[in-house]
Amino acid sequence: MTYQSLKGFPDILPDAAAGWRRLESVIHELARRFGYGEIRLPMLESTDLFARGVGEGTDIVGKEMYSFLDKSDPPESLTLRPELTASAARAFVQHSMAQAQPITKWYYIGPMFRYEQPQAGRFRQFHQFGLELYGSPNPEADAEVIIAGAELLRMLGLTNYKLRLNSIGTAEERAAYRTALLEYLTPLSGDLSQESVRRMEKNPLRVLDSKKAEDIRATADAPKILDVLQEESREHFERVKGLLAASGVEFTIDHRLVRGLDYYTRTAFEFQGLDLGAQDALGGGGRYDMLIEQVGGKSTPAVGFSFGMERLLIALQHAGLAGDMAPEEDVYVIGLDDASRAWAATATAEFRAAGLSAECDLLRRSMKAQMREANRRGARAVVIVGGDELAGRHAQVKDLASGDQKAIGFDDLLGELKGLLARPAAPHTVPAPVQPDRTEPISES
RNA sequence: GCGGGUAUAGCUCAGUUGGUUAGAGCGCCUGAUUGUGGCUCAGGAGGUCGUGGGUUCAAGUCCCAUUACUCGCCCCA
Repeated sequence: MTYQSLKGFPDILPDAAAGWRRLESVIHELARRFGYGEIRLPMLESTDLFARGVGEGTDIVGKEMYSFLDKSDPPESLTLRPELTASAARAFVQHSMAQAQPITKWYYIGPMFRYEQPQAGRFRQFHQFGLELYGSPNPEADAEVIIAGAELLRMLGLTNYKLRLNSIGTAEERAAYRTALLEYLTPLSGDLSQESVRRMEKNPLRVLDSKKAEDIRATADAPKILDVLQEESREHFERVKGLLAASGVEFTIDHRLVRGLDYYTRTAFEFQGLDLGAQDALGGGGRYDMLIEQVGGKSTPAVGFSFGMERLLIALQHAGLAGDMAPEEDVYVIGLDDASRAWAATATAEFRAAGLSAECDLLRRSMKAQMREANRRGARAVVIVGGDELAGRHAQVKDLASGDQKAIGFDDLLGELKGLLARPAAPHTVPAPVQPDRTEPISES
């Protein structure tokens, strides 16, 4: 009986982790440029927070949460966070951020949990990066967040995506639209897919979002939410579009874009990957002016987005930008006999303390095996010590790139290594000392 | 929750109409004269063929179940 990680809970091994770290460093850099501070929030929150924050009617709350009762008396229902906007809003209220400063800008990176069937680009434990901007009701804030999303993709080198943009209005406007849409859809329900008929009762706007051909056909002439927006929302949306255009961010207006979470108002957007599978949303977000109040704070406008990190990684792979990280090491220390091995171990520790990446053999293997290992690890230099060297208090230092080797006294070793590492690797990396007896058929006269 | 596909060595995969000790490439280990890597060559280790039943003289191969993975539906990042 062997154990296996849970379905949808993948391990990330060092080779893959390298890609994650690259992505994370781009994210931190983006956040630095845009002035967002990192928040690290708990994995667990009260189930009620998500129920109220994300929305009772959403699938996330309805069927995808990892919820359980804890050991307290009476037991409390807790939930592994399925997203972070609600938690961040909770933290914003709890720490009275609105009193401390007029604008708060936060970002987060971390695992989220949703009980779903795993498939391409979707896991039960997955990772999101998100921004939250609290305090501004103005279109400049919407634009800043969207531009940050576009900038992230630009920094990563991703171009194969499109930005879809829509406004879903205020709560009142959406309620009005909802009845208008229902009026249009009800006589057509015979033409709709079964799912959409079901959706009509729960959340009619989602019918627009359907991928099914019959639904798309049936809704072709449906009223558009943009047409029912009041002057203020319309103006807001126009300003957002203008600001994006001025920043050179390309987008397409998509009146079918409806976000699945209850807390969104007005601006909604999604960065859609073009060569991903069915799970093609790289990231998405929008404005959520009602959420802070909903989780018990003073009414505060906010905008944000979140990106799926697994999906960004998949997109990078598709674009050939994954780039495997070649193992790179400064120095490998080789000892030939017992005494030399002991020396190698302490020397390795010294080199490490001096800031070099150093490695030595832990298996008491032959010199040949140690050389092979050094090469495999991508070591720049190798330090070799045997009985003679130990007696003479010096070591052979070999530049693995050029093949040059010389004896260096123990006291000068560190300096020699640092000097060697500071020089660029010799351009002719593979000198191939074999086949010296090659005849020269060309240049002879 | 519902459908399709897949499951053989660490990895990627072959495995003929069921028939003897299950293969390849890569990777790993060891050698190719005394203490020197990459290339090449030669050896070697490693698999109860996902698991459990069944059919058969005989199952990696056929049937059933189950689990995992995978791709979709739903929904989302």
